[in-house]
Amino acid sequence: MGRPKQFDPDVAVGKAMDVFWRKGYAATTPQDLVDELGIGKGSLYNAFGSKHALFERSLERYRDTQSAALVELLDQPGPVRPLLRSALELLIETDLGPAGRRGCFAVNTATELGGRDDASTELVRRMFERTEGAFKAALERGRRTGEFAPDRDADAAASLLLAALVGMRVIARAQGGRERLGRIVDAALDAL
Amino acid sequence: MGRPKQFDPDVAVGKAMDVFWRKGYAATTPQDLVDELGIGKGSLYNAFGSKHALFERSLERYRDTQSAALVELLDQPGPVRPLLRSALELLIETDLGPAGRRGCFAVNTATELGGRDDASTELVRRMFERTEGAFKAALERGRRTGEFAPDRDADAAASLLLAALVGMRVIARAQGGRERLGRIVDAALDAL
DNA sequence: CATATTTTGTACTTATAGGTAAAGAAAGAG
DNA sequence: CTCTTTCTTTACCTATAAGTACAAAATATG
Repeated sequence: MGRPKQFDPDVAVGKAMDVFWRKGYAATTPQDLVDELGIGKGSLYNAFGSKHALFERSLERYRDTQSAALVELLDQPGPVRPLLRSALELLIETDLGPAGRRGCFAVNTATELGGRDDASTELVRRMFERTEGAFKAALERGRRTGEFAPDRDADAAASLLLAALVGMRVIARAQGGRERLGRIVDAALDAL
Repeated sequence: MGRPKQFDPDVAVGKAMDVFWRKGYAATTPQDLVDELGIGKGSLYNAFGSKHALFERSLERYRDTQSAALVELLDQPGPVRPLLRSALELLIETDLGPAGRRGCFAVNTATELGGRDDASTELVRRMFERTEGAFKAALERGRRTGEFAPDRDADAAASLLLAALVGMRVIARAQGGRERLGRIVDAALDAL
């Protein structure tokens, strides 16, 4: 009971995620959020408590959508190499696409708050581990089907893929061109 | 003529670099700078003009010291593979060492200001290009001496090394363990 | 329909960001 | 030893960050 909300909190979190993703935590002001979410400041704080709490929810949303989508893509059946290629190429298109070079929200958060905000750092650490785990599972699958040499260390290769992925997205944010990003994908796949 | 400065601006820029490196641009306040540099606010603004100008000088200092040191290391003569290994392992030790997990100042800046601050973005872009160029030169040298297969694409491998390097430092900031970072180095060198 | 409950809008509030102004101190030039 | 120039200190300034308080509005229940 009581007065119902005039807005959908889930939608609002999605919009907040966009702002934090583009501008980062410190550079995002309550006014930015009010403008972007289209609700009053009172509603904002009543619904989410604090800027930091809303940031955490935004990061969780990112994990549950963007990041999870990548992991799901990698978990698909079929030949592994084209799967890996399309996953990485999708990121290139996303980073160079109309949404602009905002990079990866998790990566941005790692470099802004890593070691300085425990909740965020932990969330990002887990996301990285999960991505690496998905790479490892895909590689082991490919090894069983004979796609990759059986003597290669899947752990090391998965860590390299994670690093390459993370690096790519930083480089995209620093105006790295499509050729350079494409070369990274090619070389990373060649390394397997 | 005129009253001489009570502090060494070069030393001050070095201290400013440390603060910006740890906290990022937006989260660093004039008060932080005053505290860290040990000079008055008047002197600060008299000497450097603005927070942003001091930030740019800090970034240039980073490029001229830290980043240049890496490039120089790679340009040393002798077998290439151990050179690459020690360069990457040095970064691991730095990131896990007493200075703490502050990552790479250039990478942090790319993800905080990339596409939103032209001067910084451009500076970082150039640093990445320069690092990639140093990798490429090393790889070509190694190819000539027979250390690497002559058919491998040095451009692609250099881009991968850059991405791996950048990724490593982000992962370090997100509490990535030494084993994970070591695996990245191993796999990256195996890929050559 | 009176009431308890939740949301909303508006108006505060405190602290700080980012910087400026002005007066006094420390040099070298003449 | 005064004058000019540059630096330092202290005080000040305006705008905004991040949030709180409170009255009015909208429901769901009894």
